[in-house]
Amino acid sequence: MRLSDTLTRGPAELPDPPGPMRIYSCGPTVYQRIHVGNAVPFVFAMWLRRWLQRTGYEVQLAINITDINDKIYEAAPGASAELARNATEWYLEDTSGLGLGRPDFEPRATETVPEQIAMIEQLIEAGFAYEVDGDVYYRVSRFAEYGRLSGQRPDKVEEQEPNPRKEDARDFALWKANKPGEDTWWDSPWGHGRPGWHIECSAMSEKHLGIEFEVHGGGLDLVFPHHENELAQSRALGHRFAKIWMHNGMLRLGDAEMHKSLGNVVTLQNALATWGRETLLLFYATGHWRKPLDFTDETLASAAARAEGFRDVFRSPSQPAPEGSWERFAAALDDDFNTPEALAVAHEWRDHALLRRALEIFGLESLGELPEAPPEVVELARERARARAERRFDDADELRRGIEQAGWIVRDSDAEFQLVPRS
RNA sequence: GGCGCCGUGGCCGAGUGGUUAGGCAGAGGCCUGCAAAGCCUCGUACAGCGGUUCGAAUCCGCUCGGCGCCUCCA
Repeated sequence: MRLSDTLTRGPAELPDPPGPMRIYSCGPTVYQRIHVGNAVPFVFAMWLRRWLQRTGYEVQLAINITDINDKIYEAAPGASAELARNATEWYLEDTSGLGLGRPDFEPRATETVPEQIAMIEQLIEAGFAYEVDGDVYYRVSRFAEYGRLSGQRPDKVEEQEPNPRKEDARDFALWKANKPGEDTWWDSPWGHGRPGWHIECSAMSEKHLGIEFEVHGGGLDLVFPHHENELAQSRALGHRFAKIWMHNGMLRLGDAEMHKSLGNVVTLQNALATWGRETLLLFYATGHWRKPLDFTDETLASAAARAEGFRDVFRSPSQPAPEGSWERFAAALDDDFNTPEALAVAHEWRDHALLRRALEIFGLESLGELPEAPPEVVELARERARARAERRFDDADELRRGIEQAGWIVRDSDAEFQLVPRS
């Protein structure tokens, strides 16, 4: 199997035969309900885990929860800890609603502060960081490879708000001294304060996966500065860190990228309630993970129709698929996890067992679990069958209307009838 | 200004040198009391202009258009 790698800007071959596969994916900052775009890296990480496990890898997946951040202070002055706790619960609820299970590790920044402090101390000792008035900054000029991941040229990176305490405008904060109004802080060798955003991820990933692991993922918008800085922190300490970097394309709402700061946001909770998890998951699989994807009524309606199409396969008799069908499906996923291609293959199948096996990868085997109509609806359908047999078609049509009012559609076949929920 | 991505039929979306992608929507047909589902048939697309090649959606160049990042953002 191979995956596109941001660092080398090309395909990276995964070890063959399969071995350990440690994956770290950047999770949300918890200060409000996550939106459908935030869910993309979660969904792809969970799918990738299933596929890798299926093909024999020993997967360990960590998705962090960033519960220390400026955003949280800003969103809940004086009650940031409470907001972070609540928003963590929302995140767990909403992502569980996707029905894909949980990652192996879900570290929180607040639970990893000692590890972060230890890492910062090591960076200072090694000359890669310096303290100024309770802040600690990373010394970018010391790290020759800075900019390699993102392709940014350090000399071209412009600072937005000049910070006179930094030696160099490119330096970034590892530790921030407590400021008035910030109601959560930790003790450190540099006084009260809290860790910077980037060090959290270096510490959390290495705590659970080790100083060297296979895959690091997240949204494309994290390449710079977040991941560039993580890489700089960890490699400065001689850690190999992630071997492959996966960055998913951004979800777009209408013609604008979905952004909390733009307010054009559909929460995951909302999308799940409106479309259901099966349609939403199928929507995510519509496009290749590296490319942008448009969240529109049209694309979601199309996904809903595809879901119904798969259900119809399970409502019809199973027919064996041609030799090599699974191999074609597997080849698509092995080639940079190409879900649109894999789904195209699966759409050709009428083989229940095979299709269910494929849908399991996406957590969509539930499409094969067809609901049974309540007895009173079945009774109406039986009456209608009798009416039809006696050629009382007006009565039959009347009964069909009754069945539809109860939320079901009746389909006739040679000997039997079939009841399908109205969607 | 710097770094990078993308432009495929009505819509979504695979496909990186030569052979049918697939889905959604649509048209016609078979089937049906009428439907639904299913099945069959139908679209000959690749932003534009050059170039390389026996041959290009696929490689190269330019142009046009859209988009992301550049220390808040998955």
